[in-house]
Amino acid sequence: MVTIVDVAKRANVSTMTVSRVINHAASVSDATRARVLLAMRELNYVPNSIARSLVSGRTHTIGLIIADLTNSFFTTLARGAEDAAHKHLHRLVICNHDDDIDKERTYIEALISARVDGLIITPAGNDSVENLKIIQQHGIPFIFVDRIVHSIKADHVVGDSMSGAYELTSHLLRQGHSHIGIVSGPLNIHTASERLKGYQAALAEFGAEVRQELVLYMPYGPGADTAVPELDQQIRGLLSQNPAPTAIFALNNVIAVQVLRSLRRLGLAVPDDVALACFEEVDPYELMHLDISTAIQPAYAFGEESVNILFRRIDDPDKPFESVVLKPRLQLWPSHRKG
Amino acid sequence: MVTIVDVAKRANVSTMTVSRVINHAASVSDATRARVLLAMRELNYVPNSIARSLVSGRTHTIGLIIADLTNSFFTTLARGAEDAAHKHLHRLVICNHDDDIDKERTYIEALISARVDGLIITPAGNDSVENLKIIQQHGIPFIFVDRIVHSIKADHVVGDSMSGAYELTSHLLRQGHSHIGIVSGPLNIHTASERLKGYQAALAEFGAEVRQELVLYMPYGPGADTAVPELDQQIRGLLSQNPAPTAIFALNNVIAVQVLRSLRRLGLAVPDDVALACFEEVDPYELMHLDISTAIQPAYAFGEESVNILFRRIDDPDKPFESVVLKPRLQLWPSHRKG
DNA sequence: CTGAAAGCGCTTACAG
DNA sequence: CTGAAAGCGCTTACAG
Repeated sequence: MVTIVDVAKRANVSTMTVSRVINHAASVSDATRARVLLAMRELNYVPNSIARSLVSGRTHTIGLIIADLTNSFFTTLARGAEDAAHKHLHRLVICNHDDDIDKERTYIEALISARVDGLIITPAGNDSVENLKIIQQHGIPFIFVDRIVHSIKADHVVGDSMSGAYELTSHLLRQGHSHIGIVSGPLNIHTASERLKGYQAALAEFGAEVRQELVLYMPYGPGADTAVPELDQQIRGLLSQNPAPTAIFALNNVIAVQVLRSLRRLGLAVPDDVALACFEEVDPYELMHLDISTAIQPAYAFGEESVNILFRRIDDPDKPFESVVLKPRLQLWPSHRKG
Repeated sequence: MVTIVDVAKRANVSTMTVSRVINHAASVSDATRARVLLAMRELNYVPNSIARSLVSGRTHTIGLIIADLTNSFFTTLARGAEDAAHKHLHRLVICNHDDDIDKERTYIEALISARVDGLIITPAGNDSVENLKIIQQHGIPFIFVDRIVHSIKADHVVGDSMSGAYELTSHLLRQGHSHIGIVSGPLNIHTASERLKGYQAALAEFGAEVRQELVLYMPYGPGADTAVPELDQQIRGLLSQNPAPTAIFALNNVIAVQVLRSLRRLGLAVPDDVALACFEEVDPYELMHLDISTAIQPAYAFGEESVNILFRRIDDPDKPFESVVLKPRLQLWPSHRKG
């Protein structure tokens, strides 16, 4: 590999001068600069950012730890973060923990080891506390996105899960569904517990009964694979309660797809046999005229905003924490149908 | 930050011994190892991988340059690559060039500068040659995924675009559509030209006329945004040819969505007014009973295989090039409908 | 405007 | 089994 020494020799200057040219320092004469630039081009020199980082202490890299790289909510979020990081001339390293605390820890340590300038994280759950403390101990600026962990104070960009769930549930109730099943995720995940609260609040508000037997839980993370095969049975059980629910609220897009598939296997049509509502966008629904009410979150803005706030934090480590709560856009069946 | 020197002092050994413990070298007595491990834990030491990379010359990082981080084909591919890289104890840095040659170049230089151990790339197009040569000049092992550039020889994992397009077109012809429009991408992109060839081959085989006026081109990359508004007009023009096409073949999932939206704005139903076929998966179609014939590529395997081949290349730089061609799975309407 | 010296935090030989 | 020396490719002070 060509190094700064090779360039310096060819241009007949010190490595210091080459370094100045690379870093666009003002104090280099035009003639010298031209000679150095020529040498760089002739040798096809690309600065070694590893060496630069070691001495400067900055890597121009941001770590992004999300739950799942195949979930469109997170990839759109990642895209927003990527674009924003690019504007700040930083690179993004994306990792996904699959809601697995151990995997999360591995990635956090890898990113600390890589000396990222900052970290954006969707924590795997409330048990992430110990992992998050490691980040704090190393003094690395970080921000929560999508999910928070209450016992750790930090900047965060989250959705308004509670009110979104409240609105979706209210909508179903107004449609005449007085018994609504819910397929939730683990309650130690912030968004799951908030959405369950929103669901319960709406039921209470409408004077509808909150029935524990209408609440199903789907595990995320390591145990999730085994849960899917059991889902048909659970959904069947849910729908055979007395009185039976006529609608189901799926906590997010992944769960919604699982529920849809299950209903299909059970020979039930949406929304004729069972109405469905869910959080987060399942991409081409608007095209499909499928009658599902959804609370669509501005995923791109989640990523973009987090990066911007993170850079403000890096610039000023002692400023008060920022809390951004982004409202979901509601798409309520049958209103979206007329389009 | 805690360094190896701090650990060495606390454990009363040399930095060399600490290094040996970190790297699981055999030749350390159990007592010494225990003392070092204790010191590391007490000080919350995380090795600085920047420094390690500078001296070892390896970063344990693979660069993945894809077209678009929000296209499900590429994110699934990225997920396959991520999982495979993880098994090899490597990290993945994902970048997207948005089919923009300049952006591609920026990222290639950034990854060379970061001294990645290898590179997986979906080239932006045939004009990527100069960018790819930079990679070669620096002796960085790389592999093409999804698209190749003919003038550069390298390992590659691609789909069988030609035969997939041939099959989709043949299917439409067998359904009685003797005039089929096609919405293609730029022909300097490998997959686009291959798919167009497959379409033409099928028409020729069936004795159908290849009509240039039934071929539409949508730009990718920097010019793409302006093309979408014009699409309605172009589609309208396409469908008013004489004789008019009764089916449209969209070159990929992104184009398919644009075409669907356009048809909808024009008040045309799929497949009653116009039949539609496309390449690559538009996620929840199987759920929607939407009658689109698709050639679904094994995106996860694209990513997984590329990483595996790349590591073989890193281990043995002089072995002959590997060429993996993955067949798409055909989902032909109305056959998928009975499910 | 330019350069010599020191050092970032590790590992690679080389000794013993 | 353990360590002293040198160096990876840069940049940060400090001089002039």
